[in-house]
Amino acid sequence: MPQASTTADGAQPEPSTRERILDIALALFVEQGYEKTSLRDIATRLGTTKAALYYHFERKQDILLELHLRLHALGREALEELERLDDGQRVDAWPGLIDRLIDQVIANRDLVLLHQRNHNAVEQVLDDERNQAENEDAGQLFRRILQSPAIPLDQRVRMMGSLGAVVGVLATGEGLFGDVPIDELAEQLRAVVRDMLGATEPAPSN
Amino acid sequence: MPQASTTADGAQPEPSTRERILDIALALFVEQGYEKTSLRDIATRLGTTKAALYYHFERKQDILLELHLRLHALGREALEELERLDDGQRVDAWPGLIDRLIDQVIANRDLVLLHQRNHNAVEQVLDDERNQAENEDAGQLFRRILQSPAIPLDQRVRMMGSLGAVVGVLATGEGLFGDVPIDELAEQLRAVVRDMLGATEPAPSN
DNA sequence: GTCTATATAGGGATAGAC
DNA sequence: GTCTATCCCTATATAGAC
Repeated sequence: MPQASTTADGAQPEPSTRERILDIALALFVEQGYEKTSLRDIATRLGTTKAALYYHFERKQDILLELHLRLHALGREALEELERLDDGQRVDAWPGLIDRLIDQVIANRDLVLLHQRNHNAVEQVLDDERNQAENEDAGQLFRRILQSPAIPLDQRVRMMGSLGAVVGVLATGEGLFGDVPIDELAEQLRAVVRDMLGATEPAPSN
Repeated sequence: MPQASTTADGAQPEPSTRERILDIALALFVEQGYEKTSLRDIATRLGTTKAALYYHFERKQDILLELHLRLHALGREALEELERLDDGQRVDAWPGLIDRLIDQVIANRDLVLLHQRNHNAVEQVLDDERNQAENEDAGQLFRRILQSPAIPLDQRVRMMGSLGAVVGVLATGEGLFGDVPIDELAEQLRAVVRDMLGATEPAPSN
């Protein structure tokens, strides 16, 4: 979705150099970590040199930032939708959101892994950006919503717990379910999440 | 447990320099990341110099490794207990293990955060060790158990999902529940996990 | 057990030719 | 848009005095 890589006639154009850099960087950042990945590593795999990268990105940070923003974009509509509701409705909307999240995590597992395996690096880059422009990150927005004391603790734990379960099964548990067709895995996971979220009566309206 | 830091009369001896290094390193590794933390950072906070650290640890890696081994030790008895059972019994034993896990994560949140925020660094250090001695890591052992095709997929997903929920709520969701007494949070979490794990009939014996 | 001084390597980043 | 060459810095790690 961030990459409109189809032309009008549906043919696959070769990806721009910039795009190839991002692909390679994503793979390396996930498997080696951001800090351990040098620009030389990326350049070599691209078949070019360090200096060439600087035409496309001013700093190494910017590569990580752009990748993070793609994850950010994925959660954005969901968070905005959530923000328009008030607390009671947020609880009710949650199961639907998790349901969509499952598909998104499956389709973008690498971006999720990038985020959780390079938590500190991402955080540091975001801090740098925030010092210049006071933009709000998706993570902060998300936390603010889940922190709300207006939502019963029981529900908050279930909301965060369901999120942990989804990420745990689909991202962290990589290889654990490698033999299972992804659709079947998703189906099982949805059942588990339903049990987590539906096991209490609907939130009282008062 | 690696640290027998109580004397016969119960008084608190001052922690050894080695122990202080580990404490400081743990804090820094969690908050800045392993790679971004230089030996100078650790030495400064300790009030000494870089070179002094090399008396206590041969390499920077070894500090991370020792911290990781403490997490390793925590899960060890549980894993060994699990290994002695056969597949059907493993499913039945799971709820009890998760219950103990909740207490352990609470008591050692920093070690858990160290592990998940420095996933790649830990993995690389372990690989180095494995190339010399062919010892099996707790993580590998754990995966091998959860991968078993003899356990129904439904159960495997619930097992991994419960683990993700616990870690998600107690570690990742740091700050989210900062206002909540930890005992109350644990109680709520146990309820959620019960709903996840108990929502199916016991596994059939054939 | 801790220090100063140093060896050595590799990183990110820039200048300027092509 | 990509190259070569280079600058500069910081990191780990070691040597050897105290």
